[in-house]
Amino acid sequence: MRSRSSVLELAILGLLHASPMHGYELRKRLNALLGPLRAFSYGTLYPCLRTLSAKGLITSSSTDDDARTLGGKRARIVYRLTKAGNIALEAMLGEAGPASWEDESFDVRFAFFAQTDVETRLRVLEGRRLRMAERLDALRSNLTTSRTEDQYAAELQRHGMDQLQREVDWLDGLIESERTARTKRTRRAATT
Amino acid sequence: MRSRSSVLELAILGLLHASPMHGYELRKRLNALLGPLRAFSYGTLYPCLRTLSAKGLITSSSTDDDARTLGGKRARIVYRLTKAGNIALEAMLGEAGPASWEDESFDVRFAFFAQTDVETRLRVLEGRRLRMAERLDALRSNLTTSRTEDQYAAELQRHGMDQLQREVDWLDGLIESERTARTKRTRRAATT
DNA sequence: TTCGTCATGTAATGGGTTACATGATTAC
DNA sequence: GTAATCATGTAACCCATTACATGACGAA
Repeated sequence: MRSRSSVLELAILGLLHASPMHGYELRKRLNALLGPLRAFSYGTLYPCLRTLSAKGLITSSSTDDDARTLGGKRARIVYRLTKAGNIALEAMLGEAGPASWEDESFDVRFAFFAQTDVETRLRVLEGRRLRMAERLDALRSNLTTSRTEDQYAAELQRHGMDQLQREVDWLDGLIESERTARTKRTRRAATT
Repeated sequence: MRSRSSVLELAILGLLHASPMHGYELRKRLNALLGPLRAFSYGTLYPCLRTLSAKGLITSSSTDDDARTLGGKRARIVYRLTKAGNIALEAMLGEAGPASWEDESFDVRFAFFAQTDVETRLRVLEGRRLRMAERLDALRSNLTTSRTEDQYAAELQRHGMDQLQREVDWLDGLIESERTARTKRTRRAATT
């Protein structure tokens, strides 16, 4: 019984934290949240829901009985977070993992930032910023050393660097605003 | 004997077109070309090289015999494009496939633009532009309709739209310069 | 009544990684 | 001599997709 986690589990737990839902709805929200890229299909979602159930992080209940009588549509399976699920979610949002994991889960973690504290947010943002800056440096040195004679290949890398730079700038902005929010909170606490 | 293709095959053929290479070198160039994301490991590369050999698109030859005597390093397996490989490469660079394929192979195709003609380049660029613009619209409407109460989720989408807009602008610039290049060529042909 | 969307799933496949195994060559 | 990098591979696994199968509900 290996970890089996991945981004999807985190995303599901995060969405179910807001409100209980059935699979179909879950998928729509998921794909709205993550954009057309990174869209998940049912073949991924439903099995994942079952493993989450098996882990005891969520419970499933059919609406067959109750909602049907009062004009409910059809038997749907509604999933809700358990206490264990809530704990697991909090842990996943906060914990630091290997760079690869933090990278691919960044957007999901960011989307659920509202459920975390400033310290956590800053850790995640700064970690991301660091990795993006590293990549940018790697690209830069690569570009200068290997005199790419090919115009198009060079242009591709230039554009990649541009996009990366944007990302870094964006992160810088976010980090700063989080920091000011934190100091404000600290000051308020001090004067109280 | 299904297609078995994927981006990697295209990238390998494109790199081998420039010059014959052995696997290790190939991987380095590949990862330099595509950046730290989309990096391939040996577990992917070597099997792929074998299937390409089996398809007859490349040939492998050990440097054991010849290069060794004249101070060569060690037995390396050098791959080169066959005539069939060259044809296949040209076809892959030119042909239009399903949107998903064109999307994930875009950067590789772009990197090898120098090996194609203006018409092909314009087709690829315009196709990409269209799909990116579609996504942008989807995001935009999503943002306006679903009054996202969550600040962070909204910010994430805003940033995604920003990056997409950059991409579209970039493509617009490229398309225009390709177009002017084409008309110039046409004019020159007309006046000759 | 038919068509689109809601709703839940399974089986086969695919494309890729990680970890492992091996050994030669180069630089210190 | 020993560490890093060059160089080639294999086996196990993982995440996710595609295509398929099924069926109810609402609107045209």
